[in-house]
Amino acid sequence: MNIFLYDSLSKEKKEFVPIDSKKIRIYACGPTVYNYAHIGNARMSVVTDLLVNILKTKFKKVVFVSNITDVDDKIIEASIREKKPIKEITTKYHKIYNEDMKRIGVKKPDFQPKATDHIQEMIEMINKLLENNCAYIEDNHVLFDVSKYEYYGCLSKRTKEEQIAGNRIDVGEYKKNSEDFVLWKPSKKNEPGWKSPWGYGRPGWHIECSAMSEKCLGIPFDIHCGGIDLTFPHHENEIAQSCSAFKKNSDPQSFCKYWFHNGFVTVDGEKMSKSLGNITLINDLLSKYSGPVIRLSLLSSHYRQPLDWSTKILEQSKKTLKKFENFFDKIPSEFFLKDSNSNFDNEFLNSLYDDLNTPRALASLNKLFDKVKDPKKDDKKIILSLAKCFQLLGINLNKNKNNDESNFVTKSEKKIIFDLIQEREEARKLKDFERADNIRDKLKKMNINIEDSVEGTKWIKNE
RNA sequence: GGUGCGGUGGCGGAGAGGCUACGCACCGGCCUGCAAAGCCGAGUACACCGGUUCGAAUCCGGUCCGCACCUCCA
Repeated sequence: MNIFLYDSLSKEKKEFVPIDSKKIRIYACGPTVYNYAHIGNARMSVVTDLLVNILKTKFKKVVFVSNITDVDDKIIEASIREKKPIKEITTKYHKIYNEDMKRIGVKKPDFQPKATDHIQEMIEMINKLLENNCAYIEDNHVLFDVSKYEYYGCLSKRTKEEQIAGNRIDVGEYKKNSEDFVLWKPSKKNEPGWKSPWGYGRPGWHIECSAMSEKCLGIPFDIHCGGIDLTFPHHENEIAQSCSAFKKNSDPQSFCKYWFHNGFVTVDGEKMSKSLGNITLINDLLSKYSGPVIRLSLLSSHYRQPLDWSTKILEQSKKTLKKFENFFDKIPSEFFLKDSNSNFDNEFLNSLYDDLNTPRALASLNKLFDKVKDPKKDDKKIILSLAKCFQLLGINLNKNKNNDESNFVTKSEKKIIFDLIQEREEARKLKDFERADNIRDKLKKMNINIEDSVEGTKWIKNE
């Protein structure tokens, strides 16, 4: 089985052929750390995390790099707004980002370079671009001269004429062409800045990814990931910079081989935006839903499709996951310790190898579950395989042995619940069902649902 | 205006010329003191109009509708 990926540069699904099968190299544009991560950031992280997992089933070594943008106009704004130093803002949100991602099962990248740690590399790259006559200095800015790169527009499939026609922003007076973009710009005294051959200033947005991907991975590397909205201008400009710095007019493949873009998350069919006030933060979501539920929701549609986020999706994922969790809860943990050399289900893996078709992969797991749910059958192999498949998706099913929901309840509440359940047990023994049902109603009013099972009465707090 | 993606059953969501996708919800049954859970089973679909074909949700032409990017954005 080979892995196929949709490459947004060539606009076709292609077999993934690594540059060096001993070491796969992936880069993803990470977050700008000036606020809590939202569900769109999470989709990118979850999808690339899954891509890495999938590649690891086939290749021994996969190096994944995802940057942190910690110098940016938005951060400066946040610093003024929150009246806190820049460093404090970026450190805070960087930390929160990693914590939130961890909770939805995203592993930390092998390298998580920060832009501010790579200013020197950026300056060097800008120097090379100036040497190659692909950039110019104007009014204390260094700008990339788009007309010097013949492949410009190859990713977003735009001709220069189209861009000019569609250009809605005012052309900066210092620009030769409206589509030229900033590599280095001057900083005011109160803004973050670094010494450079072009004066005190800071980098433009795009240069950091070109500098850090080359530094951490070397070029060309295998896969470049990011949200679909980054294709233009960010990724287009990355290609232009990297392919002009290395050698003038290098083709896009000399930077990276495959471009992997995930679709947008919308809310009620509309894009999340500050003006609409519909930004859903992971941090808020995590107080209501578990990490695996959020993760499963994000994987319930194909990564390239737009995903319309809603409580319905979360509720559905919650139920789906519960079905599997209930099943695995009944299996003693020793069961998993003995036979750890289980295999992936073929249909499951094939679906994921086919451009990360998670809905089809999930369907195959349901089929697998049908085979295994009859407790009379001894399908140890399939059960182990099922657990392993979920693990590949980043969802752990066989570890939550203790009542997860109890975390949402205080100790004194637990005591009350416990006592009421005891009381109800006694009533049931005496066949006083009216009293038993009254107690159940009472618990329900406390938002506690109970279930009578062979092992006794279980309770769950509703969110 | 340019570029790209899409419209599938009540909802979510794959598939891509003939074969049940799948899940959630709903309905019927089993189980249960009753619930819940679990199990078994049934139903409902491919935006519209033409065309190609023995056969189209899938291919071709057209129409309508939605979304995104072209400005910071995952």
